[in-house]
Amino acid sequence: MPKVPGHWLVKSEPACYSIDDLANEPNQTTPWSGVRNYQARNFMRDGMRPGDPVFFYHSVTDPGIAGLAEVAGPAYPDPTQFDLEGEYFDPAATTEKPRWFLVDIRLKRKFPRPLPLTLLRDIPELADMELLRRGSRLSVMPVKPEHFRRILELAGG
DNA sequence: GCCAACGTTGGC
DNA sequence: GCCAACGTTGGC
Repeated sequence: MPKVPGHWLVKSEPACYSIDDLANEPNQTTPWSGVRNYQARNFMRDGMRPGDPVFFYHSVTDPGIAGLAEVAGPAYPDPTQFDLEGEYFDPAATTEKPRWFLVDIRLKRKFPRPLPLTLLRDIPELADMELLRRGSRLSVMPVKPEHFRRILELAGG
């Protein structure tokens, strides 16, 4: 269990769910539901702690970091795994033994201008970021504190 | 649209 | 346990 706050990044296709969608939620908070990857699940369930800072990344369309958010509460079972009608239903999951977990994500601030992926790739100090790794597909991933700080600088504050 | 990288599934 | 096939992600 980490003593220092973890630093994180979550990905979303803006056409599916954008940072503006988050800004329009009540309390600017939403359950990060529908993640169906074990590594990403483990980061949410075992790594994320309330108050941890999180970058909000837009993939596919104008890929880049769109803003800053935070973990709004402890992990709990993703309710969409139990929804028969929903696209995230998992027949193998039970309420006694849930398979998928999530955390709530709360917006802190949208960047005045998003930091494009192409710009991030040009920063030497960020060269070994997981996000920039070729073939990186995780939708929830840790960010090294020094990388996190550098990106905040680039974002302007 | 293309393609590389990755995760999952299923046959053996 | 191995590995080929397949579906998905995501940059370009």
